Amino acid sequence: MDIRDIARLSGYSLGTVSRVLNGHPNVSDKARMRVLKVVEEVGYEPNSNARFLKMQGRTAIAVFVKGARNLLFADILERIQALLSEADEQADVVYLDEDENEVLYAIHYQQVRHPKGMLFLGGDPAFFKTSFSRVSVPGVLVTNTAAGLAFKNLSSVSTNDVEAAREVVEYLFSRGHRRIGIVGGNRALSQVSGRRLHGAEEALRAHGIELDYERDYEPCHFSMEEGYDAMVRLIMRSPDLTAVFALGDAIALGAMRAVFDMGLSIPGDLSLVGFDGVNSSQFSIPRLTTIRQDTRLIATRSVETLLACLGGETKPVREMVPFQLLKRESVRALLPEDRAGSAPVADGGDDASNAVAATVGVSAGRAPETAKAGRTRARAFRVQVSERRGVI
Amino acid sequence: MDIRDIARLSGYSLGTVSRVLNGHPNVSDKARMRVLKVVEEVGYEPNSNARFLKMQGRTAIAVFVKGARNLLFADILERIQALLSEADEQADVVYLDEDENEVLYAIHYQQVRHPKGMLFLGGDPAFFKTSFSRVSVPGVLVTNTAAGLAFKNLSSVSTNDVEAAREVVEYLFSRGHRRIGIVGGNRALSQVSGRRLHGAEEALRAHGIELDYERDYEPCHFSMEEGYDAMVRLIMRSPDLTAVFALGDAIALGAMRAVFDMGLSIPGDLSLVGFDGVNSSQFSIPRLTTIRQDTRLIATRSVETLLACLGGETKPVREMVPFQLLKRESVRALLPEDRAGSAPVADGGDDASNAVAATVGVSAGRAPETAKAGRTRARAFRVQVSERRGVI
DNA sequence: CTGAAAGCGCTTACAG
DNA sequence: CTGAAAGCGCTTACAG
Repeated sequence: MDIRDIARLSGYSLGTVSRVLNGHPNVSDKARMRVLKVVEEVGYEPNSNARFLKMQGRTAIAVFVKGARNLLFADILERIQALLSEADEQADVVYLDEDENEVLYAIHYQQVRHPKGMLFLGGDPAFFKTSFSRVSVPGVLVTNTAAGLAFKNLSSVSTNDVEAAREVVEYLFSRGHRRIGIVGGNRALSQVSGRRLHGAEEALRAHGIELDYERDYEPCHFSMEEGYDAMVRLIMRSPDLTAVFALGDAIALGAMRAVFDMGLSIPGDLSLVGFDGVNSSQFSIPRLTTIRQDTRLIATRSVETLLACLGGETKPVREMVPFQLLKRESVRALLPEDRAGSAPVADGGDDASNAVAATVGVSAGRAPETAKAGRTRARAFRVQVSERRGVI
Repeated sequence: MDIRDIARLSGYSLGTVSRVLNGHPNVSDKARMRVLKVVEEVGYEPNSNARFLKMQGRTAIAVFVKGARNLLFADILERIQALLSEADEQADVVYLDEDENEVLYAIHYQQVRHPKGMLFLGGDPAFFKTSFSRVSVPGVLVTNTAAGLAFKNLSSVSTNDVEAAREVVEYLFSRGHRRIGIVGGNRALSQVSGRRLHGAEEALRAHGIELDYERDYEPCHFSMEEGYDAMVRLIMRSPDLTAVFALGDAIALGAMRAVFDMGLSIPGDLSLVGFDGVNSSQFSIPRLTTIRQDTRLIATRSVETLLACLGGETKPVREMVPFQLLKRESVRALLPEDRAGSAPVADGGDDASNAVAATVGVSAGRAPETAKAGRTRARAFRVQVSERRGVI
């Protein structure tokens, strides 16, 4: 079943059928109706290979995702796909390994598939620097910054990692923490973790503390497994840390388990902060205090930016979207008397789930026997359920 | 830069160049060398649209994944991609919503992209029954069974959900539980949950218990959010349950948080079992007792099966791969005296992480004050670290 | 082993 | 508004 069949069946010529199919203006309503009817009846689908062979290019928008299991990217991607589909753009998603060179892949992809534009979730600026000159369509670096890269067809939408990391450290400081460790990423390799590390380092320095990379920092990839192991190494080496900043939520979640397995409690014995604000950080016990990247906004701005650049005239942008420190349950205030070992105090929270948890009177460090369900609690709890409905 | 340029540059004809590019036998070594050299030099990439226009079909293998955030599928997919790439097959991954009709999508996809074969992660047999007759290439239902569907081009590789669910209930029974609730899935809509529910129901019945769907069952989708809310509803309604079987790990992880927020402890006050064996179930506190689906084997057999069917002669298969009940920390044995409310006893474990956790002496129901780190624990802990390395 | 030629299914100037 | 024709870049019988 091809376009010739439709032409024959509708009584029109091949050219007219093609025009109808492509929504060209110069077709009579009569012809349009007739052709569409036949197309509908026989369930005809144009052959995209033939189509694109002619149209040379204008096909889909390629979305390269580094790390198929990255929860943050999954959130962003979901939204991107919805937006693209609303805009009637076809998305072609390609998953790559965390350490693959996405730009080299994109160059190859470009020659084979001729996308209109490209979105890179988690692309590495270093790779862009070297090879992006060879891609000729507009691209947007999502979640990483293109600042310092002078390509007229490359934009970026990201969170200000440096600022966010700084805020984490400031927060920890305001809660009385002075011995702060950092786990995750890799100074040399990953630019994201590099920036977060940098922000944390500077914030510490502002308080007169020089981060000791040998003792108080432990690198690892962004996974629970590695977070677990890295945390163990860090704590074994620096048992006097009172707080740890994990450069990603997955790392933090693995680290949380590690701390527990070492017989310590969070936030009782150690405070912990993550980065990203992935969904499951809300369900851990305790709920994870973390930086929430605004995945919705990042997705929206990325797509808007790319679409604008597709038009042609628009200049590339380097955009930073606001982030938010979600104060939840994994950090406690270190008051002077706490150093002597009194009961942990869960910190007040300010995001929805946390505010509710506070109402319920549940906090992570609390011993089970203080958390028996009573009449009052049951009532407060019902409130939580309905609030959650609204939020999620 | 097209094949004609290569022909000109190499001094051979267009046909010869094409033969070299496609690895056809009837080419002289001299010609092959020469052509390849030129191709290499100019970085030529064949235009796939033109290529596939001629070759009509034999392109990639389509992988349809229902639920971009499904952790189980992410595991399987990762392996599938590796296997396909080893076999020199190109994979084209398409993510669909949980409730989308993947077969209708596949039919459309087939007309446009002409894949050699299709893999369906989480496909719904109901959709296949209605429409799979319209797909003409071999397909494999992964994670769900094609039993009862008589398509000669449809195979399936899955876990025996009925048996696995039965084993969960038997296990709970052997630990003294009689009031067992179930959360997750939907009797009518989802076939996977239907089978798990069925297995659980039968196991209960074998012990003379009829599952009360009104009181002791609460449906929900496979997400932490929904698991949380559903668990709340279930426990509010049936506070006398001693154990709950969540039909998926995501549900279980959400449910775990809910139980904690209600002021109850797992497994102290309530035992909990999941299903799937996703990675993060190993890091929750407590570690989740669950059914481990063998994702590696499922992926391997799925790909092998599809590749074999591509050949032509092979008959479709309905394969079940072995599963495993991972006895971890979220279930406790309900001894007669426990009913009076004595201290919870974590159940012995038999998978790697669990065996180690037992060594360390850490268990979920234990109150913080009994879990202070001592010299002995520190040593046992080091063992865990190295064991983990080996396992992961 | 190699070349010349037909044709895959479509789009788009070009006439009319 | 419509039709006839050229051509997108490749593969593959068909001769030689």
